[in-house]
Amino acid sequence: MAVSPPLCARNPDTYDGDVSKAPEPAETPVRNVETVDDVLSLVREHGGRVTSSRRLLLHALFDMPGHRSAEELTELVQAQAPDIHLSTVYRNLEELERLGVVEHAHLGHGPATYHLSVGAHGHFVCEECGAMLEAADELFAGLSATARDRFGFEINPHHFAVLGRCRECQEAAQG
Amino acid sequence: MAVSPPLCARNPDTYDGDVSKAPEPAETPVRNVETVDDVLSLVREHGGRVTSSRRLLLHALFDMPGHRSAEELTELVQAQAPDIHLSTVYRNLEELERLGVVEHAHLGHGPATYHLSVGAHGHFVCEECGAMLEAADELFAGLSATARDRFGFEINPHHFAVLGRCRECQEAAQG
DNA sequence: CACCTTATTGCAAGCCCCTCGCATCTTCTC
DNA sequence: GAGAAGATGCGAGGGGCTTGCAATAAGGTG
Repeated sequence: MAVSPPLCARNPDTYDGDVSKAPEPAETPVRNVETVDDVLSLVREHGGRVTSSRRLLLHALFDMPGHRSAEELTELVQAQAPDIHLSTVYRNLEELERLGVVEHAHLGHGPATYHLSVGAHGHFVCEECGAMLEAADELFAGLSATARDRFGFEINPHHFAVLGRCRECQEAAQG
Repeated sequence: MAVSPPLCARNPDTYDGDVSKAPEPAETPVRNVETVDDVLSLVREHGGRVTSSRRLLLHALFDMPGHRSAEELTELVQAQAPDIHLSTVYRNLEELERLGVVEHAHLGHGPATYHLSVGAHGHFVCEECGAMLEAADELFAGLSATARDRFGFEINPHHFAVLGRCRECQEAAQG
């Protein structure tokens, strides 16, 4: 029976799919990067160059914070410079993520959303209606401690949302 | 500036991407469905038909439990009946999910994994090496209570894994 | 069993979300 | 202002599903 190994082949407890997709996390602890120019300096320190697409992307991230997909960010950037390509935005987001300035989060089955690392937080997302609640890190303190005590596992509550049912959808289901 | 709305357009707190991708959850509370035949009866009760692809898929799920992608399940099924198509497997998984017999989980950026609902559990997955730990529901009791108290939000800890760093990768990073 | 209705399937095409190779620019340095 | 290296546009490609459609097969019915 020529069957490919299950996703947990290497080890019964391993997921073989890509897990992170994120570039290596910040090599250097991030200093005070509070403005577009701070980030551009950081980019240069790491051998990167200051380009207009980089600058425009950073403006989009700084000036209109929120949870935005790469495509939305591309549209914002293209409003200023129509030639900037989606793939360039992806590559720049990747670079910024490597520098620890940007993070992405998965809030559901749709595209990933990107945002500045500063002020990152966890999310509760309703499986039914998509309602999203932002969750301060302290809400995960208990789970964090449990995972650490039980498994030595350090959770990152920002990367994947916690799904479930929001109050409204529960009530709707009952009524 | 003709820019598409951000992913949280409907409402500042809403994620517009597909969230669940799962069919409606079980219409009927699942009775004792402990065997392939139990499930097939359930399928018939709901107007579905008993087909060989259905039966083979269920055997794959029952006989070789674990976390398997649709593609892996297809290979298992094809070992018995080579003509069964990937799309058929997806459609059957969807149907079984609607009946509450099967669930899928996202353990990282790779394909979703499918498994019987019975004995479903949460997961901690290492962003670095993919190590996966299965987490009993009780580990989420605290987070569950917090989310309920604070937001009236009922979490489903099974659907998306909690990512983070496993003990080994933390130690490797330090040493 | 023959017949009919409706569910299911195989196949191919398509879609979404990225990712990559490559030839062509830009930046930055000297 | 030249040269080296990084960045970009463009188009193709890939993984993971999803869908339309015509062909097939289940489960009644008589």
